[in-house]
Amino acid sequence: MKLSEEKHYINTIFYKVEQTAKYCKYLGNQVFQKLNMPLTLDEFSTLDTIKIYGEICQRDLAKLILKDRPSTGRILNTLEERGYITRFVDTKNNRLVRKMSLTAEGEEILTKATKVLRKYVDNLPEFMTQDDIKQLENSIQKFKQSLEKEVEMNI
Amino acid sequence: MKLSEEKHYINTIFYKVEQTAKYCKYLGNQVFQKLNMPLTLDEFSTLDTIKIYGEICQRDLAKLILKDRPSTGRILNTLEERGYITRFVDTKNNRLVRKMSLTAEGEEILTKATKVLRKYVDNLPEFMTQDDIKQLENSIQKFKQSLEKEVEMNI
DNA sequence: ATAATATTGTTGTAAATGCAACAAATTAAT
DNA sequence: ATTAATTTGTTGCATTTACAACAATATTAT
Repeated sequence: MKLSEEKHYINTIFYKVEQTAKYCKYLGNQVFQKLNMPLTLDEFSTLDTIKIYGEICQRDLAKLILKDRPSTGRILNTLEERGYITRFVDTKNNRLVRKMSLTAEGEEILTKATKVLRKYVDNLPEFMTQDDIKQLENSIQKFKQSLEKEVEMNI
Repeated sequence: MKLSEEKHYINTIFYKVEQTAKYCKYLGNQVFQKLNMPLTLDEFSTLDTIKIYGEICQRDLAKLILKDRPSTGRILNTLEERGYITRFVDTKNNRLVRKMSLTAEGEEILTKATKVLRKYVDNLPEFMTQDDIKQLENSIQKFKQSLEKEVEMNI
């Protein structure tokens, strides 16, 4: 890469990652709308993450779903209001924390949404080969770990 | 990758790209604050993009800086108020469009900001090898092109 | 010729995000 | 023992973002 190109933001890897992430986010939201999903993408990924990790505190969940603590609390409020999760107080390292777990309705809607989504994804035209995806995952993992040393995530 | 892992959002490549992009964005803003930059990251990348592409219309600029048209217009308003750009009406495909160009002050602040930033980047500890970066760029390029076929960017 | 469609930019508004401040409780420091 | 610092979650607010609607103009369709 020539120096003259290198020095412009638009040619940096930072720009390319952010651009690709925007595509991911827009595509995800568009698909959720097109499929008339009963959940938003954020709600889906939150339920899905709770499903994997079981009972974790809100802050740990926030780190996983890539939101800050206020946003996470608000998402959980709406999921709780709609009866998809229940919240309760527990302790972690001798500290009071709020944890949550999926209700039967939460499990049900998550399963339903997952099925609809899977059907859509399976019918997409050829996307990338498994090798290409693996390669991208390795590269981006390395990059992310480099960033982690420098960035302060205040969550 | 096992099917049981594959089906959770947090294990998808979409999640990993979005996570890495957040790191990029936070790190960028943190560095700009730490260095007491005279511009925000958004303002810098806007000026930098105008510098490369010269006189382009707002919509084309919007696509480049990854903002929608209203956001782009507002960023340009503040840059114009501060005297870093001038705006004028021109035509593109027989249509009236607003284009912009850097003023002397705009050139100056961009050069100054670029220098400060370059000095910081050059003094960072070893980040990734050029080969690793090249590999990541290739992988993410392929991924982005796949997404482009599916996503509708309403800019 | 008239109507429908498309492009560009602006305005307005609802939603999401970022962030500082706070409360409550625990741990560490002096 | 008292103070200081830390962790977790909430509240409030300013900023940013997303998106629909509009105005102005040009192109296309009928």
